[in-house]
Amino acid sequence: MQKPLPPAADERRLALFSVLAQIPEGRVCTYGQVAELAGLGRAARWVGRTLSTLPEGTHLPWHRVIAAGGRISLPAGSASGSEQRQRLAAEGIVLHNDRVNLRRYGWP
DNA sequence: TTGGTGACTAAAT
DNA sequence: AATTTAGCCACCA
Repeated sequence: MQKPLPPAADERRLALFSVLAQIPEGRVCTYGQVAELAGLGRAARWVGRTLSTLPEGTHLPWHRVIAAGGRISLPAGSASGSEQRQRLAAEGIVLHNDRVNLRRYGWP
């Protein structure tokens, strides 16, 4: 007997990547928003966990995904955290007290 | 199967 | 504003 059903993890990842690729440069999106746009419901945690498994050389704009309220989940001291802040700044996103103004940079 | 965990979120204190 | 509580989804020992 074959397995009942292969894990749909790849499809979910593809859905996530699809949404991720749609985030325009200079804009940001929250984990929860990305999850919902990808049709994953309230899988905000899963989104974060999935992004953590991305290869280093990925071309996906993972840095445009931040936490609710414009907060940045990654520690400022970590390699990924500083890289994220650097990339956001490079796109013209100004951080105020380590936070992003979602009214201004939020997407959609 | 169960319990612990994480780049989460919203509401309550 | 900061901390706690509870809910959420998927992964792993």
